[in-house]
Amino acid sequence: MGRQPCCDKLGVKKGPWTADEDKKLINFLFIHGQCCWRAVPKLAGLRRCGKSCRLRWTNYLRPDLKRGLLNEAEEQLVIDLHARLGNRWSKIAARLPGRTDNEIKNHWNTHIKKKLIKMGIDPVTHKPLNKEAVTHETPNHTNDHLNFSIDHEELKKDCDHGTSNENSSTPTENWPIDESQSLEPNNDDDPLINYILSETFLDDTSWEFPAAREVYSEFGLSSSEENSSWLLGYQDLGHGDFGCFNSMDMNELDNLAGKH
DNA sequence: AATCAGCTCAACCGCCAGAGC
DNA sequence: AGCTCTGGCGGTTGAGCTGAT
Repeated sequence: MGRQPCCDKLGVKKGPWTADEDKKLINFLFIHGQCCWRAVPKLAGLRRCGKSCRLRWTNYLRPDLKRGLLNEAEEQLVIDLHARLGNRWSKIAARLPGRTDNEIKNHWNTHIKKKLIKMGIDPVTHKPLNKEAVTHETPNHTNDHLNFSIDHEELKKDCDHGTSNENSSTPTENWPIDESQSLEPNNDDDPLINYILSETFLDDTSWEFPAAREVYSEFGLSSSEENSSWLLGYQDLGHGDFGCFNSMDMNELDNLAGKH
């Protein structure tokens, strides 16, 4: 017996989301919180696959999302994390508040990958592509704007500890696939990296905006929603004035949306 | 102004793991 | 134990945008 498709393919809309669809989804999630995604499109009156709704929410509509390009610090962190975790974008994204796995994946593929290659660094292994490329293109790593702070050989050693296999043909084979190991704070000199890589970072709510926790918990959402990016997200829909959300009922929300 | 090439990123697809029955 | 369902993940695609010619 074959597996059922995640949704009825007939009558399911694809492609870019409209402002109206976004509004419906937001309204629904505000009222009911995140529940069974499969049921969301039906209940919210959307002709979309539940999966598509989840994706739209997590990658675009979620209030705690940052917008815009990754800054240098974030970019550096992504590189460091990628060296440890490989293409596990969701794990990497978990360490960058307000960023999605999709966003990081895209940024990696469009920006970082090219930068690394240009620098003579293999974006997969994080090792020099070849000695000549490095010496010709990046005679001094510290000169490039990314300002690598991590010795990749050191990183590899960190990640290899306990599982070393010197006969491995490719560097990645031994690389940190056991994240419980690799993500624990280690002997890195950089305390910031250590902190961000630690589990406690994710539990630390100090970067959140506590003002609206009660409001959002009421809707079953995470407490980090009160963020200017949320307004940006709504500005995308034409809802620039969203600061009054605390006291706004859904009719008012509809009115605001109607201005779009 | 028109065309083309390259780039960006939202969205889709297929697969997998875990939970529940 | 085995099956189904659901959520989540990573890879890929393609429409739209931008800059170069």
